[in-house]
Amino acid sequence: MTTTGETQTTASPAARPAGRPRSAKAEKAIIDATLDMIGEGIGLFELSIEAIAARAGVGKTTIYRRWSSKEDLFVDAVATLKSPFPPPGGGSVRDDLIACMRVFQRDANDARSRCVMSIAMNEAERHPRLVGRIHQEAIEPRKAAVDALLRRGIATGELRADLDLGIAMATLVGTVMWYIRTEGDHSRPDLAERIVDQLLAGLAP
Amino acid sequence: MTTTGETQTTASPAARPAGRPRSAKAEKAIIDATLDMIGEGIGLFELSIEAIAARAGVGKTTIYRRWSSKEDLFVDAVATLKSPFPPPGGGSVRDDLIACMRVFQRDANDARSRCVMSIAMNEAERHPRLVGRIHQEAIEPRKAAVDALLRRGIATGELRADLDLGIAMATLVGTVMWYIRTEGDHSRPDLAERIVDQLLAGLAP
DNA sequence: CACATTCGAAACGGTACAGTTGCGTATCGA
DNA sequence: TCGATACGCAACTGTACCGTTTCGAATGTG
Repeated sequence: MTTTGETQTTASPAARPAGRPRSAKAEKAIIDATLDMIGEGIGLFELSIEAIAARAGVGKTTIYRRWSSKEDLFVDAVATLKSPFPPPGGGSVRDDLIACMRVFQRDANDARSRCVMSIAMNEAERHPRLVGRIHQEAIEPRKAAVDALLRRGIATGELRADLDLGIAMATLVGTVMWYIRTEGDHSRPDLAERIVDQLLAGLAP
Repeated sequence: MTTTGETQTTASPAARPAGRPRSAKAEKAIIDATLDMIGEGIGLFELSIEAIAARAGVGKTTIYRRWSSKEDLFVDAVATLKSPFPPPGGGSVRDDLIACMRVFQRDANDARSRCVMSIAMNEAERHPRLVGRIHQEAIEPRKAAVDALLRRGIATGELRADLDLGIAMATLVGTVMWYIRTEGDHSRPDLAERIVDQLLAGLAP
């Protein structure tokens, strides 16, 4: 396909600025190319606008017309990473924890999410707006959910009352992340369950 | 100081190639500059030979005479990161685990170590030799030590016999790493102890 | 149709760095 | 002292990318 018309079905008829509308398809191609290359581990610095334009099949002009800097583009790109977090389920705290861990396991196995997390951890000083967006978009919601889950467990007596919440949080998330980063997961289907059960029961007999 | 003589005390007198010997001081300055900049989070790609030469106070020639590529330099640089790992101590498994965690805590609080770990986790495909060296130099020895410790704990009955070693390893290391990366540590002196005790006892009552 | 705006493509000047070479000096062994 | 090698420094060519501009074609509105 060379050219097929596409528009951005503007709802308000008055806001139409006249002239050829911007191509939503080009915008999507740019953001997809950006996330793809980030997912391949291409550092933020070495990821050039020209490479993005080439991969997306658009001209550099089309990028610069929308974003004035590389970081602006990244911020918008990571904002499209929706954060489907299911765990409100009303089961036991153990079951909900396992559900959370399964989400983390899936994310940790996805190259794109992994690289975004890596950016969040390593580029905070050099790209504060981008990292802030990642926190707001992906990290904080998950953190809040696990925190609420832990508090509920303490309230119901399923978790010990003297739990250090910060350490418990790091234990759950850090174990999944570290395991997959070092062992490689191999998509163990029982991983989340085993981790939660082993942590609940404790390492000692 | 402009110039002060220094030599590389060659033991074997026959192997001396004649001519001015290479400056050990320059070599150290180059490697220090490299590790310093890596420790500041300057990605491998954007870390230029010219910047290293400028920071080390040497000419580019002096670098190219020793290393033919950037990766060769990095490999030698990380190889100088000694891995002081103390934990052979003959106390209880709990005490030895705490000693290990303290080492991990110290490392995770060191920007240089943190960035090297980040390289090991993210650049495996693009810099296999470098990452291999990091594994061999820093990761495997620690991993083996913790593994031996866990096995000893199982043998002595201090740890439950049905422990999943891979998960237990990830739990210990991942918790420290994740905690410090997200909470920032603030050099909590009791962190290692609290983590080990909470993990041994379990999250459930 | 005229008009406005966007599109992809190409070219441009400017900057940064790679990797090499030459220069004058410094430091070794013989 | 002489030859060999290393040193820091500067200059050089070549490449890659930046951010901008120009161009002809495409695509919308009125």
